[in-house]
Amino acid sequence: MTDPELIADLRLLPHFRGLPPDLMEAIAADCKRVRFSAGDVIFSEGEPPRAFFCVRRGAVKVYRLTQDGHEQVLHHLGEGHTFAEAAVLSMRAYPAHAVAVKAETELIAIGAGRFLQLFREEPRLAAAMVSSLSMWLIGLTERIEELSVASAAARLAHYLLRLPSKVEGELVVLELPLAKKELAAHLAITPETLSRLLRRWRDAGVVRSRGRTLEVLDERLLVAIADRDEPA
Amino acid sequence: MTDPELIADLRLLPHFRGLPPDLMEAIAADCKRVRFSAGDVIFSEGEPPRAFFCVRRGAVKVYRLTQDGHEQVLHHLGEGHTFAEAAVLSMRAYPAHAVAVKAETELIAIGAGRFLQLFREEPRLAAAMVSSLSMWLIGLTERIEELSVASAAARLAHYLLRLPSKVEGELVVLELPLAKKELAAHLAITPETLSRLLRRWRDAGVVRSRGRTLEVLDERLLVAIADRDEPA
DNA sequence: CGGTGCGTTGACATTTCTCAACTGTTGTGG
DNA sequence: CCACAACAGTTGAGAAATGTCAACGCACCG
Repeated sequence: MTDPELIADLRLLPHFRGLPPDLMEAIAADCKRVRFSAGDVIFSEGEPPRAFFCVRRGAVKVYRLTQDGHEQVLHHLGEGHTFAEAAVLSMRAYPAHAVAVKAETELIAIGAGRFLQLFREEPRLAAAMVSSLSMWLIGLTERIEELSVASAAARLAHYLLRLPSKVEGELVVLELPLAKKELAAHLAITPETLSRLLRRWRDAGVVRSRGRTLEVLDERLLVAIADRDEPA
Repeated sequence: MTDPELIADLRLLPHFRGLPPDLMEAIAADCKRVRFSAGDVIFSEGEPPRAFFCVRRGAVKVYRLTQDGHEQVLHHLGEGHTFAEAAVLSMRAYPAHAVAVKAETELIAIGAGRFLQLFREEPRLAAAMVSSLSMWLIGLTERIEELSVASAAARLAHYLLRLPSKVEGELVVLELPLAKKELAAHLAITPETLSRLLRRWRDAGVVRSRGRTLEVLDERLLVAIADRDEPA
């Protein structure tokens, strides 16, 4: 009755690792795949949380609207990421809006009702959820640390250094997961400043860049910029 | 055998609200009051988490050391606050240092071993812990939102407006919970900038201030500064 | 093929930081 | 109890970083 492929997908999540098959079956019974196009609303601020989500394909952004109508992005989520667990577990309204940002975005929705019931009955599930919330806490704390650094250059360098990267001989190759405009917002700087920083580093021979692909030529210098405050 | 007053204190925490007496007894058996003077180390980054804490009296700061030896404060915790739950629940090392910042600081230490055992057995405790982690998540998210706002004036106004305040007739009176120097660090600005902002607002008749006490004369203007970006 | 929006660049305005000096407060040892 | 050290807070002047506004190229999409 339940899609076995769905269960296999759910098993990949840290939330559900190592849970017995019958429990997985019960959870999966209230999960479903959902597809979105770019711009589609997944949930809105203030709604009661019907589910939390895992990104299977595509990407999602979570944001709030400030009083002057400006969009304040809180999180960008790519494949493998989960979100809105805290809303479901705390049984409060979703605290922000979520929309798909890529075409062909596919999520798994884990229904709140059944899940909460199982959560209350099954300590192992509780433990797994707690560790996923802890991961969120660690991630947010790092983000705060990053934002607290004064200089834009240091923030950008710090961000780049934490990005998943591929080492090719002498240089480190990495791919920006966000459009530059959105990366700028994430780092709390303007797109112009971001552009100029990359330009300066390119001129100084620290990086090479083409589109969203970056090659780090001088990693030590980048580290120095991230740690201290030296712009070039 | 177990201090009944300790149990009463523990009951005040959202983590333990509504738990049956025998369970409280079991938890309290591994809790103790601990006293610190200003500057005393509560735990250090990298240590295995022996306990998490509740601030009964005094204040605590949680910080990391950046590579250049600079102290990066992550949280300031006053009376009633709890911290390090995530470290205990995730069973990872403490991710930061914690020290007392006031003389006569008194904490309740909730021992990790017994607590984790009970956590695994008692779904109600698990649910309570999850909601406390969710509160942390909400708080950190707000902090990120705050730090993402471009202007220092907006950040400060935003901060002041969220502070617990007492309304006295026409004006709102509030007390800064942090030294100005530390408040500045919290907002990611320099103490000088903070001083000048308050000065400007005082001159403009937005606030009155003496030491750590602030009287907001024109709340609407402060709201406008926080929302938009207008410095005066 | 034309539009729409991202990314870049330039010139300029503004904010914020840095450095330095000075003041006031607090806590401590003589 | 006082003098003094140590440190938080304030203020000023100048430098540096960052934001704003505007123009333009370029890619992508219909």
